Amino acid sequence: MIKKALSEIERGAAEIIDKERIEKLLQDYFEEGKTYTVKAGFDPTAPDLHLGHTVLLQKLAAFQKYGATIQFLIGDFTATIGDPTGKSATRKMLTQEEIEKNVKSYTDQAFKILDPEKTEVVFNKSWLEALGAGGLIALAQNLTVARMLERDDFSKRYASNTPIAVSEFLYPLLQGYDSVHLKSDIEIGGTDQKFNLLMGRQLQKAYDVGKQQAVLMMPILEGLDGVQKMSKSLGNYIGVTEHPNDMFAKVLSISDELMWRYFELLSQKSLEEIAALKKGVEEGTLHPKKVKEELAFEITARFHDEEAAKKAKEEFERVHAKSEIPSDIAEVELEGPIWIAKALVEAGLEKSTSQARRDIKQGAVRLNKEKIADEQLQLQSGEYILQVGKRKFAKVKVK
RNA sequence: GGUCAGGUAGUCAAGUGGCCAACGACGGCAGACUGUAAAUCUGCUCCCUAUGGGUUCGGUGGUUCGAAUCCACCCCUGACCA
Repeated sequence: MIKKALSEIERGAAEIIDKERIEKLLQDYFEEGKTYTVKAGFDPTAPDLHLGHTVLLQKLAAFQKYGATIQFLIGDFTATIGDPTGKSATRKMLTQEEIEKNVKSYTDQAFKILDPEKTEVVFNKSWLEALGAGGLIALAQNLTVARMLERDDFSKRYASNTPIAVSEFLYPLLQGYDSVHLKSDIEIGGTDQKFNLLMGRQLQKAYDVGKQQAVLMMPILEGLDGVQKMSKSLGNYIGVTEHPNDMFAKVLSISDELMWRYFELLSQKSLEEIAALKKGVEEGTLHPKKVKEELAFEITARFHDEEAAKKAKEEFERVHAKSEIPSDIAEVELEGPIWIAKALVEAGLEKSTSQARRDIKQGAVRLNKEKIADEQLQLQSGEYILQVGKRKFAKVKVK
């Protein structure tokens, strides 16, 4: 039983520090019914969750199955500093209302995966503000500059003469202090958070909390391009609130190679099942597309429901495999007669008439499924289906 | 505060008086091929009913028949020194 739980928890993890402690916690849970806490921090600046975030959330959900209470920490205080992890950019202060609004949408989305009954939403402002300058300085004494500079992003930035604000040094300390205050048993985060996560361990020791949190790091999920990490700003993400049709299509658009990564980190299938699928594809008995469809279906169904996923699948086949026109397309009314290039722009299919002309010249534009070649074409009154490339459609009513 | 180096299209980056709507790379879009993809090959990639016109190279003014390129001032960024 413990073994099964442990393997589920370990799945996909990039690194675990103090695994013995996790084992012990599970053992206490199974033998004595003792619960424990798992902390994960979230930044309230970006309210839109994507699949990258769900890797972590799913891991939290797995812990919940085995006796954990999740400390869902909203970094409302630390958000004002700016996590130095990755790129540096000065963050703007958020107002209380903005934070509350973000948190609401954040938790609404998160509870699609997490069990709210076993989740405690906590805000670090409530204790960090009370820390005060004295407390902060005492906290800062736990860390030397040399140690701080060991950290990869700092050392790189320091070496390349990229500025580092002193306040950025405080970020890991404050995040670590959160673990002191919350007396967390385990903290999980992305691999890029390693330094911050370990700080929690160190500070728990320094403050005599009586335990040191175990740390579980999840890999960073690659985006649709398969190279960079999934993020909203890079535009390579799948949002959890996206329309089922888009969600399905986006999953299907990833490369075959990346698909296995998604399976491991996002699918509920067991590792054995996934290995079997992979073997099937390698031996040629299974078509990779079929397998990818399963993945797309599973993901879409999780964030919507079976019915929606089914519809998305049918829609996809209709539009792409058979290159038919989607059932639900934008309608635009225009004054006629109208020049075709202009109509394409008005319908939102092209951004300029120049671009429209180029595409017509290349044979990318279809009118009622027929390729058009005449870029001077005028549309008389009537209803038309306009299409640019494979994906962009609009129904146009010309008056 | 001082010294130096820079600011060119979505990004990086050539271009140092006319041949510049501006090389190239990446990205993006489209075509072919496919499994919708990936990979590959090809074309396009400021705007405008267009073999033409308009607006661009941090900003403002100037020199010139002519400026991304020269001059002046200003703004911004980075490095080094303090």
